[in-house]
Amino acid sequence: MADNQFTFENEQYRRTYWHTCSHILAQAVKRLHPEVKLAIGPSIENGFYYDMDAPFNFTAEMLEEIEGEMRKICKEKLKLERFELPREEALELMKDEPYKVELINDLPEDAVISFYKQGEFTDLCAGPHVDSTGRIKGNAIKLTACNAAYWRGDSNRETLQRIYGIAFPKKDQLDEYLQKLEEAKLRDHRKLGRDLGLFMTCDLVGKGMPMFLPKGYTLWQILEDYIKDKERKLGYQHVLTPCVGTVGLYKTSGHWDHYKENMFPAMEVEDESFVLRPMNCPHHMMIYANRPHSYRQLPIRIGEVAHDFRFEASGTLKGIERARHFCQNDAHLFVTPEQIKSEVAAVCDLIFEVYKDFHITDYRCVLSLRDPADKKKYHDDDEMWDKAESALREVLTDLGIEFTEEIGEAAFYGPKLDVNVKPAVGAEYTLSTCQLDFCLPAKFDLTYTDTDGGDKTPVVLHRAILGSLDRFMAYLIEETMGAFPAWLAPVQVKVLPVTDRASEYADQVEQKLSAAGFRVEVDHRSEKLGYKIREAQGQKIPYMVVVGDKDMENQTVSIRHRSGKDLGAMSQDEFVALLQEVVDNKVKD
RNA sequence: GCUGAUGUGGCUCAAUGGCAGAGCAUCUCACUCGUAAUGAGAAGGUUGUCAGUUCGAUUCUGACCAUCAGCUCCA
Repeated sequence: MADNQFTFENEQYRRTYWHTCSHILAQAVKRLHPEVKLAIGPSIENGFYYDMDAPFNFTAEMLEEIEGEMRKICKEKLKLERFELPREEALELMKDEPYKVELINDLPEDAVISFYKQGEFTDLCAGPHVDSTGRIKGNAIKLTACNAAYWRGDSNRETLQRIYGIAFPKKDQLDEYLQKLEEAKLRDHRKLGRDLGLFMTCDLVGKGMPMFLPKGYTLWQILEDYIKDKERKLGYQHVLTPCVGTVGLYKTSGHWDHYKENMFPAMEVEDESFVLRPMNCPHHMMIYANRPHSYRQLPIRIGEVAHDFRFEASGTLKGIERARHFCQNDAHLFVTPEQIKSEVAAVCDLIFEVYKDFHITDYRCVLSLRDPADKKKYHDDDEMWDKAESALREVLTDLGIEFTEEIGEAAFYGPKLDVNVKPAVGAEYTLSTCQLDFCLPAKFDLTYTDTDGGDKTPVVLHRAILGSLDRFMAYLIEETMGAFPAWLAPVQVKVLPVTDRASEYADQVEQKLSAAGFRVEVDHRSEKLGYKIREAQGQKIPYMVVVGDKDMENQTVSIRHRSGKDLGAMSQDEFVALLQEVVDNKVKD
């Protein structure tokens, strides 16, 4: 929805417009339900909201009434006037609004306390606003949802009701926006995953435990082979480790202290207790520790497409984008301090090379740092953190990677470079990550013998390129709408005999294409060609091979691309060559 | 986890305090057809689960389960 901004004069006006809308929303609610207490109401990326504390739940009908009242307020052309008050008078003015009182009390001593007044309604607000409610196009306002939100984002505090809205200067812009939202739902990987037979879930297996069906697993394997091959060429060595570890392993790593909330509870077996692993670092650390190492052997790159289990809160699960079981494209690079820069650079190169292959262009790099105040979440060693954070920042800067910094987003053991993307529906998530770790190697007493014969502690880079294969697939599904590039498509070619007479010839074609290494199916049903095409089209199969009497006679195949383009008749060999080129070049469509 | 909404054949959706219905998909038969839906017939359901109210519950009530939206969380 990034192009919303084009419907407004500029970004700042858009924000101002929506912020005024949120005031109009609050005013409308106050007129209809005076007992409602107001919290905050900002503009957001796509519209605006207002958080409120009401003794009832807002229903869809109530939202419609509120919308109607908002339209009235726009027609009233109320002037918005700003004024300031000293703290005592501000508190007096807002004495019936407990959330506003808390906000005022939390303002710094010297803060200017400002209000905006429109008609009978006054709100604590820093502004800015448009000058009159008449500037807002009443019939282009839509209240889109009402959901729960915690006061001040704190799950221990009051649960408020958040009413979301969107508005535009013109009605047709609103309609267009709402239509785009509807279209986005069609890209939802959960819907496409079911329609295309990629994956399923089952209550008896458990929520957050998706299962990949033959077509989905075909794609999964292509991704796995693709990334492992890249890694092998870069000197990675792949391993296989178990999905469980002892509690002791995670106590040593620090996960038990910092990550226990996200782990399934321990299983007591004989005299040991095991946990399902939430990540693979400890296992890979133990593999490193299995043998003594010399500086000459570093860097050592240990990779694994590894199964992990995390006890994610039930409300956060989302198809294969966020599940309780998933497979990480994980690797741990054991390096000397001198090798940090070149290895981070190689990881970044790999990330962007892979993105090029998958035509991923819309992403955002984040340097994720710790929150120094949060001693519970992060390994407590400020010196280590300062060193790791500045090292990673420096490397990224030297590499010329554009990034923003975010506090409190680091792993418990170190800072990260996260590469984030946005799905069709929902919030941004991390695809790739590269993390710098001075912490775990020491906890596991990992060493290598340096040039002087003394023991040194290696530095570890944790990295995931495809992130988790599951999430990566979710991203691919939404980006391509299920129309995967031919090199990824679970079924690349569907052979469609025009009549039963061509059935045998269709089998011959199928065998030839299969032998050439392509994924092919034949539709033998005695249906009309149009019917078969319609179905293959719905399955978003890249190439349809039509074979009828003419083709049998000429020993040709007639090719239709899913774009609707008729590529005409050609020899089987010509088609094999065409397909091979498309696959080899990872052609987008 | 929190707040709310939703749950009817594989899918999309009807209906009702009194025998649960349609389209698509499936199966059978006929048609042998050249680039997005051939026709006819058949089969398919403990209406998410378990309780309660009722002569009778898929419908009303409650609990649970799952899904969806948002919040919190997310190495």
